[in-house]
Amino acid sequence: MPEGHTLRRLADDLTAAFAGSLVHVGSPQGRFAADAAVVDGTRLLGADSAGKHLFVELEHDHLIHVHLGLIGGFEVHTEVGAVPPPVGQVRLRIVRADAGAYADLRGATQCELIGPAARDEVMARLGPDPLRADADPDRAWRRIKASHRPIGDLLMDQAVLAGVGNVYRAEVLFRQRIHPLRPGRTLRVGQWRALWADLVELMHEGVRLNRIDTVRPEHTPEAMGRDARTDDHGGEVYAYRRTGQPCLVCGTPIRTEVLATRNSFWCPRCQPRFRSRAVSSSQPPAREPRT
DNA sequence: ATTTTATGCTCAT
DNA sequence: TGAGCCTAAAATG
Repeated sequence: MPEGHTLRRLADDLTAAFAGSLVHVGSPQGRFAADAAVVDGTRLLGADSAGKHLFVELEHDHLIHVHLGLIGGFEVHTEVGAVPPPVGQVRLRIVRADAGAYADLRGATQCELIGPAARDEVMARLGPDPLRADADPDRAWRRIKASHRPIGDLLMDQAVLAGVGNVYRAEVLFRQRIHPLRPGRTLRVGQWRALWADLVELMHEGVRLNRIDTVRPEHTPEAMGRDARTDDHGGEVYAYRRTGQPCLVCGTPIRTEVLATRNSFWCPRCQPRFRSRAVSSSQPPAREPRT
């Protein structure tokens, strides 16, 4: 589930459900039990996210720092009549004192009670987050334009840019027609500005829809008369996990290679590795995608 | 019933 | 580069 949009959405949902309320905090599974007891029965003030980190703020300078890792999930339930018994491994459960809302955390790689100083340290290690209004994209650009590392690697480095994961990496590079293996230093500033602007837009849309959807109107299943995607992540995408399937723009099979320890996906025709000698820099001629 | 996989990251070698 | 960590669901036998 988790790229930056998931955590921002969670911060918003937790704030809406619990901010200002007294809460019961527990750890049905037990692994967070001691820390949970410290803040149990206190007031929850709100939640905030930075990159893929989530901070639940409580009274007395207590913060619960959560990182979902690859497989973690945090479900927020509101307007419930009664709070059901926990299912599976619930590391952290927050229940509003009036029992009108509860949230269950499972599978997280990190769930710890910290103070404001530790929160500031976590945030100081992060690059600019496209979802935060206070982000400074130039900080990321200074590193990218000086780096020999592939842009597909740099985009996933949370110290360069915070919140982008494997799906947004594949999708924003497809949309901006940039090959993932191109060294950062070969990008032009205009390409970087377009990448950043697109991430800001895509990730805000991700928060709104609570999923990653990146295809433009002309490439939706309805517009193209193709089947909608049915796998677990749900959203419509151009490249992510579409290895061997025809590119939605030109029909060329999508390619995969491991980059920054993760599968990277791209269209070899729409995202040429080297600048073509051909005069035309426009979109490749649209062909009928194979069926 | 067992293995594999997943939108992530850290540490050791 | 590889192992480990967290959990659940999908894929495989």
